[in-house]
Amino acid sequence: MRRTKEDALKTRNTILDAAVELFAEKGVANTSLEQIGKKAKVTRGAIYWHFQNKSEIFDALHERLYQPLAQMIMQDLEQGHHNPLEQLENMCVQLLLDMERDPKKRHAMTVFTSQSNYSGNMSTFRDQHLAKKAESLKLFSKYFEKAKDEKKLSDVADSDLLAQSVCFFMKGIIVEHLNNPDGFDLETNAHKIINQFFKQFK
Amino acid sequence: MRRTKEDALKTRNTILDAAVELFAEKGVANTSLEQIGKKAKVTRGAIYWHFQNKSEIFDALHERLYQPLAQMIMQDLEQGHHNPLEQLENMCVQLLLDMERDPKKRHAMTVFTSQSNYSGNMSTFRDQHLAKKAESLKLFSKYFEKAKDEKKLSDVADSDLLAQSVCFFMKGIIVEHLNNPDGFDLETNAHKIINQFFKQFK
DNA sequence: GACAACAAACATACATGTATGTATGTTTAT
DNA sequence: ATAAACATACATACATGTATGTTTGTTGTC
Repeated sequence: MRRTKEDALKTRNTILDAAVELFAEKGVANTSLEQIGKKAKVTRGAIYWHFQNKSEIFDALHERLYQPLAQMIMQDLEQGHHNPLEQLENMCVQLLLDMERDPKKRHAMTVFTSQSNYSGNMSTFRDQHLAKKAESLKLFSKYFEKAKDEKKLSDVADSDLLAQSVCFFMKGIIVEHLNNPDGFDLETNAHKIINQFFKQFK
Repeated sequence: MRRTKEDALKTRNTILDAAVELFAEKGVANTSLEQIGKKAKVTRGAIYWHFQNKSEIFDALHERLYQPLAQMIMQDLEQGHHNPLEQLENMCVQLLLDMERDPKKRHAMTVFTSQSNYSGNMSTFRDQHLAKKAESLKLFSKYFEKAKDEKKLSDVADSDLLAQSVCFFMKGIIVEHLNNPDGFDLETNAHKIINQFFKQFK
């Protein structure tokens, strides 16, 4: 049964792909390893070879989601822009559309924005994942700091509160959209609603 | 073991109180009826007397949360206000502070804003609960319609998009706060951040 | 008012299915 | 020959739903 390292990695990713879909659909607690195995066309034995338990699958999926996301924002920040608030506005639209267009991202976002998935054995990851999110919040603050530097925002504005505000809004859109995709079409409305939101900073 | 109707109702509410706390803490799927019974100081037999199954507890808790909430908004709408947008702003602050100050509401909100609780046997309630939320959204639109009537908002503004915007923001605040109460203090910041958000409509 | 019957409101016992983790077996790349 | 990468078998715990037992408020009858 020994496979090449390449094939083993494929199996590992197939398991993760199956898991994220089932986790999004059924919740982590209501998804059994048997179900994941069936969807991935492997047995539980194979899952246990690759992952210690469901928790480790959960954490691997989180890593897969947030690593590229944080990187994307950091790279954006490294590029100069004559108006950092417009830059942030565009980034927000981009984040929404990326998620909308990539089912894996969408499923992962569904899993990790759902508080009750952080229960039972998953609760050990709560603080760790929160800390990663706090890092993203700091990245958003940087856009506001840069806007102050370029005189596009008043010096007395509270960058942290504004960054927090952006996070809340983004979170609200994402959570609501994922809960009810038919209720609000992101492809057609993302730009409009983000643009409306950013009016408060002008 | 027969009790007075009054006492039986007390038992029923004690069960619901215990359930909402455990659901918020552990998620619905990870909370057993045994745990609820222990917390309520009754046995599973008593729970089964009052409720058919966990689903029925779930739905009863939802009713307990949303009924008074919808009523509160409707009553606010019935009161005239010289500026309906300010009225809505105040309502948003009020909703946040009410939730912050009432642990039962907070727990219930935690349960019902967490998508993955709508899995397994609870998934049958998804559409029904979504429909109730859509009603709230319509109530928010009414504030914007009234603002147009009173010339406090441009006639060409899209009331539904703006109402949606408010819902997203409120949802984002609630979800984020419930996930991480230490990350953002609602008592001190609710008014500030809602006020900042409403600047976009002025 | 006393008492018996009934059933509501519980508590306890029983039966069953499911999910997990671990042990063991099999295949095959190196 | 060895061990990685699986598949299968075994052992156990837990949660649910149902059946049955117990307590006691209410009502009707005398």
